[in-house]
Parts: sequence; structure tokens; C-alpha cells
Amino acid sequence: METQADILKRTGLSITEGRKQILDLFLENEGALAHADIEKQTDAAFDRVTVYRTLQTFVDKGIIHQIPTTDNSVLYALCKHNCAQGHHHDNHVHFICDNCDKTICLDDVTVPAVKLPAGFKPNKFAMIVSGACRECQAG
Amino acid sequence: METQADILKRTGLSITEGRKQILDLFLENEGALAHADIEKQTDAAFDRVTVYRTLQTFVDKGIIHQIPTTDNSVLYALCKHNCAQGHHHDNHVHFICDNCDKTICLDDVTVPAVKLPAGFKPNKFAMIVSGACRECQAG
DNA sequence: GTAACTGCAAAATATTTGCATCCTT
DNA sequence: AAGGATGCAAATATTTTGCAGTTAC
Repeated sequence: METQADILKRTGLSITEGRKQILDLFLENEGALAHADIEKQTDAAFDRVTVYRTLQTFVDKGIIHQIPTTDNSVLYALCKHNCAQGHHHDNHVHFICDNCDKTICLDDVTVPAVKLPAGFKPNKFAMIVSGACRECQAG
Repeated sequence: METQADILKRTGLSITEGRKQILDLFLENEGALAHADIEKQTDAAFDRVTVYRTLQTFVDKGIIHQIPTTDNSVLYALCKHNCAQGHHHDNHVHFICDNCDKTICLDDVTVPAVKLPAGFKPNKFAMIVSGACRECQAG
């Protein structure tokens, strides 16, 4: 399994305490993270601005990607498959739990095809399903 | 065809100049609108705050709905089918044009079914397709 | 006339930028 | 040592709230 340091090295980024910790959060979490989650889970050890810049850097390098949400908050999740720099392969379904509010990447569920009206040329597909996740369903 | 005044009357809202004009924008536009679009297209005739409150009121009344976008901006579009108050029926596909940036509700394209892993109980489905829209494709 | 709506001011929140300092390589 | 990364301050942008004045019904 690739560690945080491996990922940083592979993408040509300096290995710093902040990047390691933030990357760890993504590696440990099944769900997606918001900027606020990261501040909270790192106990505000890093400047708010550093978190912004780190997330932007990770997106640029193809380490994480932004997730579209129904409530228009900004969420990020690891790119589990091979995302080249600036070209994300993010064609899996995202699940948002109505109960615990977690956003989960269903990496194995690809977005189904859909037939568009004449004249539309599709390029990228995204799909968001909301409902009860495994934990909240079981509980 | 229902006019802006009809819609306001039907939903029990006072008919004011601002609401009529903002509603007109939605009725005239195929695409979805952002807060900034509305300010621009009304020549800032109304207070920024009024626009925020008007949009919120319309969402509450089921006249418009928020659209999830891949770049996490906030967009609104008319509810063309029957959206009861606080309960939107928004199960059609949204199309975002990579070229002209318009967001279009494909009302006739319903979100396709998808098979989720065991343990997930789906409730609502949303789908966003990006690419070239009719106009940008033709041109 | 009364309740609902609007505008203004201001607060709260979110994001970006510049620059000096510090850390990684 | 050099370039990149961080922290702080501050600028900018976005959204919310309170309240007084105005308008729709």
C-alpha cells in the first residue's frame, strides 16, 4: 500500500508535515472531506490558508478530486484510480448519506450510460445518489 | 402558459416587482441561473440581499431548485414538473456545456437506475453530464 | 391597517493574495 | 544555498441577520 510519503514523492511534491497529515486523513477516511473537516481533524494545527493551498495542490497533481454535491458544499476525495495531472478519471458514483452526511465514493459503481436528446455531445458523466449508507442502514 | 404572476399567486406570495422580474428571467432562460447572473440581468435594480431572499423563498415554495454542479457553484432552475413545497421532484439529468457554461435541465431525460453495493439504501438520484450543448455543438 | 417585502448597514463566513520567514532537498 | 512551503496580515468575495421604512393586499 502506498503511504502518504510515497504519493508525495511520486507527484514531485516536498514532503512536509502538513501535507502528510492531510493526506493521511484522506487515506484513513472512506468518505470525502470538506475544508472544515480537515481543520477540525488536524486540530487547526495548520493555517487555514495552508489547508486551502494544500488541497489545491493535491487537486492539481491529481491526488484528490472535487466532488459535486447536492447542497453545493465543497468536498474532496482521493483519486483511487489513475488520475493524471489535470485529467481526473472520476467516473464513479458518489453516495451521500442522508443520515450521517458522509460522502462515499463507490469506486466500483460506474456511472451508467444515458441517452441524451439530439444535439448534445456528452463528455463527462457524474452521478450522485443519496440515501442511507451501510452504517446508518445497518444500525 | 403560466405567467410569473400566476406562479406567485398559486404559491401564496405577494406579487412584487422584484419577484416578477426574477421569475421572468427563469421563464425566459432555458438554462439555470446563478445569483450573479440575476444581479447582472436585472442591472442590479434590486438589492443583493433581496435576490438572496427571493431565491430562498422560491426554493422553499418549490418554484425553483438548486442544481448540483461539478465546480461547486450555486445554480438555480425552474421546477418544471410539480414540485410540492419542500419536496422537489428533480430526477432529471442536468447538462453543463463545457463551452458556453450554460446549465440546462433535460427534463425528459430521467436519471437511469444504478445498482449499488449491498447495504446502501438509495433515496434520491442526480446526474450531471457535461459536454457540448446544442448551440455550441451546431456552431 | 396589517402583514409581508425591501433596502441599508453590518456581521459572519469563505476564499484569495502578498510578503517575509522557515523548511525540504 | 535555492526553491518551495508556510504563516500571518489583509484584501476580496459570499452569505446571513437585524431593523426601519415601504408596499401589496
